[in-house]
Amino acid sequence: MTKGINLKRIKEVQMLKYQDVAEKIKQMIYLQEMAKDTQLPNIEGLINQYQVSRTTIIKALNQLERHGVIYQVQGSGIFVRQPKKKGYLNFLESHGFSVDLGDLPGSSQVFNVDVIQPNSKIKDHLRCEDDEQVYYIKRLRYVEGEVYGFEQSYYRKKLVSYLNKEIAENSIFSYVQDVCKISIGFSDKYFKAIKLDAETASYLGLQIGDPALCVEEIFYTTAGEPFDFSQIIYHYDNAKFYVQSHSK
Amino acid sequence: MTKGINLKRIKEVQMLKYQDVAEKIKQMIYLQEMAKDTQLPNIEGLINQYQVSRTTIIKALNQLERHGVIYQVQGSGIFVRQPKKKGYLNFLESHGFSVDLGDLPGSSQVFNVDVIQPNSKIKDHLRCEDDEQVYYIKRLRYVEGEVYGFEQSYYRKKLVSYLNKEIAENSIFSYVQDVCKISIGFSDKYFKAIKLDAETASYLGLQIGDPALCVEEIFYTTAGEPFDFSQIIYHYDNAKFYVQSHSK
DNA sequence: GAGTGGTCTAGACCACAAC
DNA sequence: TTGTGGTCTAGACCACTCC
Repeated sequence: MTKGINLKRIKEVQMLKYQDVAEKIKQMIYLQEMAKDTQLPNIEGLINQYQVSRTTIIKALNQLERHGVIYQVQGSGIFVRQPKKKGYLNFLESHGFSVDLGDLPGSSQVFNVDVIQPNSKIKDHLRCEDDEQVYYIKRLRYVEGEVYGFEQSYYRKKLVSYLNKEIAENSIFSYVQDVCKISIGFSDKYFKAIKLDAETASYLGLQIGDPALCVEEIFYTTAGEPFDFSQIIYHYDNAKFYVQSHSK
Repeated sequence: MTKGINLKRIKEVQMLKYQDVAEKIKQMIYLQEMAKDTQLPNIEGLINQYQVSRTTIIKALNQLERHGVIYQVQGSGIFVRQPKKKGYLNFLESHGFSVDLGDLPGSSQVFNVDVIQPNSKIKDHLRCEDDEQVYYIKRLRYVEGEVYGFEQSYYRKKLVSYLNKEIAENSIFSYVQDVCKISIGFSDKYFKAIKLDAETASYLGLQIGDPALCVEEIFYTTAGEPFDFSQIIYHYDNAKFYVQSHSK
């Protein structure tokens, strides 16, 4: 739903050729259900097909390569990389940046949406002014009906001036982009395995001392201002992630 | 040591302008210890400074942006992103792809280097032929003297024809690149939190049931052939990671 | 409006792979 | 040798920010 709005917005505002071409090539791969290692038309062919310059095609291909959709072999050709691994979440796109998480149905149980004075850790991460306030949201997140994480997030009121339970039950990020007109630039994520404490264990339906993946993330606007700090404790049995990287 | 050889090799074989420029800009930032959000010269300035075309500068800047070194704000300028977070390992560069992990001293205790017939899981991940053999390496990895992970890796003998304990005590990846002339293209990583079993717990000096981060990774050559499958169980207290991503 | 980053183009030339 | 991806250039024009 929110995704539909978002795509539309992008198309109306701007339609960069290389993004357009990248999207079309991706669709070609997925709609035709091409097997991995299937060879795509060569660059010359793609130039004719999409009527853009060589450079634009290459830019689109490089983006697809970085996103794990294809791989290019100099002197040889362009190939399909692999089908999406089921049951695993794309770690890099697990909050913002999503082109299409799409397939998995997610939901949230919201416990509170409060305006508070941040403690020093949060203040530091969000680079808050001394008297600045932040929204504090606590929620349980589900994927396909299974609990997969307990999240505590902080949004700078200065940048996200309003939030409520309903918004938090859906996608805060879509709201932040579409309504607050904040454009998301980049993020830092820190993570490690931990032992669950009593409170979090009860939220996740697990035992004290059970393992969990703890992820702290800071999201920045395109202008380089931090606007969101979140800590998510993931259920060790339900939450699995993947990352695809590329040397280029 | 191995890093020195590697850099030299790159310089002798090829010296792409945009990589060169990216490296120089990075050096400028680190050597001058620029604080985060410090503004860099504008593109026109960089063009004059490095005497390359606008496109080449932009390509270098985009690479640095993707690697988390800088961020660019349209209409405003180019800024330093952040100092490296100490004590955390770059998750994406934690095996191959490293430009400079550099600072932290690591070592390995090797238990065995054997040639074996892979089981079906390994065979599948590495896309082995029916009768193909693989090297099986089991080692404990240390960072700054602390145990940080227990690793079991499998290399296709077809691609990595020889391995021994000495190589495994240093960097297998440097050896694979420099001696076997395999160029690393991309990788898939899958990870989640787990409970330690008895064997792994004893290797890591922990208790059964303690938490751990379990990462499985497959590395591919630039030609798209898988050559290494590894499973690493990380010590939950010693191993911490970070990932920087970018929406572009 | 001036300054700054971002896209797009056409085309020359290079590097690698497969035959 | 031929085909294929990759780099690099000069320059036009667009989009955004800040004064």
